[in-house]
Amino acid sequence: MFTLAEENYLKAILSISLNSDGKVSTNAIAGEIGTSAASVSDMLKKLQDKKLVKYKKYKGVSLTKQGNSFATSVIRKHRLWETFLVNNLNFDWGEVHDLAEQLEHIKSEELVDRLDAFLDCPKFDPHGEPIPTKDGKIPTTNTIPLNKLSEGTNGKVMGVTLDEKPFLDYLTKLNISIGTEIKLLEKISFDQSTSIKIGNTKQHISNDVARHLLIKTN
Amino acid sequence: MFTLAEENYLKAILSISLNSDGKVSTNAIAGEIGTSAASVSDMLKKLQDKKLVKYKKYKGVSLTKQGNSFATSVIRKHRLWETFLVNNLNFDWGEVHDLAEQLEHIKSEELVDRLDAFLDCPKFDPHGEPIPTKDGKIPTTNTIPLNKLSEGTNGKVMGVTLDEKPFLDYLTKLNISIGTEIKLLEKISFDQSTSIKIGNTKQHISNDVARHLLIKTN
DNA sequence: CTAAACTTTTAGACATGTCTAAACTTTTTT
DNA sequence: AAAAAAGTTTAGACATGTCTAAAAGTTTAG
Repeated sequence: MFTLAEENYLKAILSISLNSDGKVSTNAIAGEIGTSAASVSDMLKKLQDKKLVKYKKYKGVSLTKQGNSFATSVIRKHRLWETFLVNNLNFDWGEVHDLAEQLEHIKSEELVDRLDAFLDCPKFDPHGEPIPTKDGKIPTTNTIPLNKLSEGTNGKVMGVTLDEKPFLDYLTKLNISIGTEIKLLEKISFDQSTSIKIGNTKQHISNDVARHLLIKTN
Repeated sequence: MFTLAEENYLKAILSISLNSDGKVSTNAIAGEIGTSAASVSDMLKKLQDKKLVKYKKYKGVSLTKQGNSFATSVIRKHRLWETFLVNNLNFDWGEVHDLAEQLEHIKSEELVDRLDAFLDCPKFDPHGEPIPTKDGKIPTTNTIPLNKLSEGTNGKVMGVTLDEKPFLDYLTKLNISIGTEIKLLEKISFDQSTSIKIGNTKQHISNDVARHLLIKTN
């Protein structure tokens, strides 16, 4: 059984390695968790001793099979709880992250399985992010981040890849949610910002927003 | 905000003081929590500093208004989660205690309120124990422990006052659950055991079982 | 290819909550 | 009202996970 801190480290390492490749750096983990690089170094040694990560001093870290499997299960729990909070307790999609961060650490295989069944085995959470199955498989989608689309393309928002309230509130303000139809009108090369059409209104959004919107082209 | 350990101490002190009166002893708390008397002493000093308990060395402890209010809210959360687990996730009433012990520490007023609404503001949990309201009021019942009934009395099981799997499994084996009609046939003065009628079968149970069964007489 | 900049690790400290052993109070027994 | 037993507290230690400051390793720029 793992401590809360260990679970958070494993989850952070998995999150980072999904959005990059190769070894994960100490600093990246410190940034993700909001702690110092020194603390990360200490913890990596402990995780190494427990065979959860492969770690070479100064060379970064990667998850072992066991570490990956556990981290995936934490993400599964997180996304199932978010689904419950939005679908059943009527929370807004921007309000559930912090709660799910707590709930994901509840220790019980049985609970997760029953929650999954109660929710009808959802494949995606309220942010459109895939929910790993019990055996660790992650549903795939043929979606592309909005910033990689070419001008003139039409598509539908299938998910977001950032679960932070300010971002989600901003999307709500722009009238963007899962399922929204979008057309990419123009890309500005200077700052990679883009003009898009949502319904009948034109909006201009930064690259930071665009890259976190997953689009399925029509 | 309180730490997990503090929350458990406050809850333990409330539990003990509900089943006895006067000050709560260090040893009683140690027994309830499963720790040493020394650890309890240490913690009582900290809770005293935070104005959550009134504590005089060697003289036992009692909750302040603030401490009582918080401990009650933990019990509220515990019982609401047990209700959810049994009603919605189809857990058996003997399986939910340990899970609720974890879930009761999730920090969010909003979550509890929404869970309460989702469950239709239940007054009693799956064990028939009263669920404190948001403002700390505890629903009352006119029930009596089975061991206090006189011979020949008929009644209905309204609740149990012990939330432990072996006990609950035993009740299930005896065909006793919330709502079961019971008649007290005979009390043996030697060991305070009792003969009871459940449906058409006669059973003999110990005082330890009888005192944890709350009965509403017909 | 060396110096500066950046990243990472070590060293030493601290807070929390736990423990055991020993000392101290209180209660019970005789 | 001692003496014995029971209950409680203190002292000192330890594990976990965190921090800052300083040292050491790695990268990058000129």
